[in-house]
Amino acid sequence: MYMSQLYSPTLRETPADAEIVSHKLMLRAGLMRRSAAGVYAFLPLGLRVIRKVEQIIREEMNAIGGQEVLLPIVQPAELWEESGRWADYGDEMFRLRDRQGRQFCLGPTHEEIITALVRSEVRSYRQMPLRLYQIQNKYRDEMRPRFGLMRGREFIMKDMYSFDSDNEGLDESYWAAYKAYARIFARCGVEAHPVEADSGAIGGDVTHEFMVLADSGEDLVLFCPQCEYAANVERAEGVRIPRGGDEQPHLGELAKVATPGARTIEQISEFLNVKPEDCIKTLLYVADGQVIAALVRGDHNINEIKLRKLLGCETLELADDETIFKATGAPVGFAGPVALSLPLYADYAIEHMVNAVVGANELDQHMVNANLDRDFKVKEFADLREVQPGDLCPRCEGRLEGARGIEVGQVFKLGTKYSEAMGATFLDENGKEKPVIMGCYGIGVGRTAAAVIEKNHDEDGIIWPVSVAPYHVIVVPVSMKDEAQAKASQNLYEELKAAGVEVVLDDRNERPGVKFKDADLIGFPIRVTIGAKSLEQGAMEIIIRRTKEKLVVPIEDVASTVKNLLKDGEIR
RNA sequence: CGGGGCGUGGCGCAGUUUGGCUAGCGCGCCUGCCUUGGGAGCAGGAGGCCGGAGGUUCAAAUCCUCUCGCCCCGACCA
Repeated sequence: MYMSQLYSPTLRETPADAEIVSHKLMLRAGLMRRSAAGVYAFLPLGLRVIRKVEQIIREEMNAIGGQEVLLPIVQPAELWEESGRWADYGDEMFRLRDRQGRQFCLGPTHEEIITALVRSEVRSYRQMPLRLYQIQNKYRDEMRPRFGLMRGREFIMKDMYSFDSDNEGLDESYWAAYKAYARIFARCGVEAHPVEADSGAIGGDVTHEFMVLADSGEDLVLFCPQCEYAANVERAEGVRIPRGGDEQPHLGELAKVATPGARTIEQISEFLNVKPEDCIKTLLYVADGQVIAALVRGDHNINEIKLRKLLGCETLELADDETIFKATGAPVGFAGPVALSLPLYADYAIEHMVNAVVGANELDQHMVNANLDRDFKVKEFADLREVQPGDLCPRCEGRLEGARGIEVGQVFKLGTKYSEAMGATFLDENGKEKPVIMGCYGIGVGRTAAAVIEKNHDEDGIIWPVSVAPYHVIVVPVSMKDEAQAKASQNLYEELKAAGVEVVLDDRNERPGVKFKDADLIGFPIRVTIGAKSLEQGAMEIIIRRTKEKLVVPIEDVASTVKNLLKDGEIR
């Protein structure tokens, strides 16, 4: 490809609406352009990167017996009504009507479609395992699209769905996908760490997310430096510490104290000169219409996912001011468990608290020396808090550390949620009808490309790993007007192309600085510079983008040297 | 959806508080000369219904009302 013809409009300045480095660089390097909030057009270089990521995924999916299909983006509402998700998905689903008024959505994911596809054809255990995957655009009307490809409303995703006749089969499918994911991300040039995760709205029990650690990541990951444990904060387990032995703590006398205007734990602990961990946070929730109270230690945050699971409720939201006033007799900020006639659910950490500070259910009043059982009774203890860095590891003696992560993939064991709801059944060896056991395995293609940039760039631009680079090599003559240079670079270009190297010739009549800056910005792994000085000595310069290392190589050896550098899919 | 901010040539911005405009600046773009090892220089030039609609005024980028779009923070999620 000739640079003079390549449509890759680079920008000297960063567009003001880009925040994180991958987004900035994708715009500046001319890989893509914004079309609407969370919707992007890919330009030639960006598309080449996307295609390369897809191809790596494709190869690894095929290697574990995956068969590629292409599924509809426009999906009929009826299928979603069968699974119950037409109602559940809410505003996040792009919905539309055809001219007859029939309802459709733009597929945010494809469980319904694939289950419908399989249920009419798969009738026997003999037809399984079956692993189907697709790579295509999906749509979610995110409340807040951001960070370029990290969180778009239109995004490219690979999803594989597995169908098995028993749990052992599902297990095999799951771990096959898990291992394939490790290979995929490694080939793309990023380290992705599998962490235990919450399964969210998709359903299912066992699930791992693959996280690329980066400060720009939207997820918080907790991991143990001493063992293998790693989990998303949504999932990370709090440790229940057994209550101490015989030692009888001194229980102070329950007393009301005035705390004018102190509504937050911070204000209260400051006002009363106690530590936040000596306070109890009393949070009122409305769960399926029922008001309940959840107690966590003052320095802890509640994890609503855990609370929701404990209650087994459909809807869960923080109570509004009016509800709180009705239930406690006080405005927000003064709720406490003492004499509160609501079901109380408490985090394990509450079990250990002695002489705690709590709200008095009265304006500008708190209580000190509140004690479990004596002053209030808890309906149920559970792991309800959001785990924090520094907390104990649930698997060993270690202390957890925190890091931010970009979720590039997730694997789920779905079980029979969709097959039961939608009637995807088969006959087993004994002629007994059973629901198919499913798994699903997603990778965000654009997000992976963005993560690659987050982890592979410097102040000059992108540093593509060879495996996903839009082109491998750019040949840059210092001056196109110098005939010797023009000819030598054209020759090298032809030679590399004939050898199967993906190469661009920067034939523009630009000053060298401009060409070098563009080459660095776009991030070609290798640049060959052809200038008058080295040509006279019968040599060219090979520059490694990542290291800035410069090799001066005799002209006749340049092509073979480049090929050698590229051999292993990564430059060493 | 709550909070904050921004819409002025392709990109980055000034001008808005205190109406006076023939709307500026840098980069990019076009033509010519010159130059060619890290975003050169000189000369000339093109390009803007100041997001949109109403209103106030002799006069609106600037003031008022409504609206659309975009970004950031938060709740949600891949």
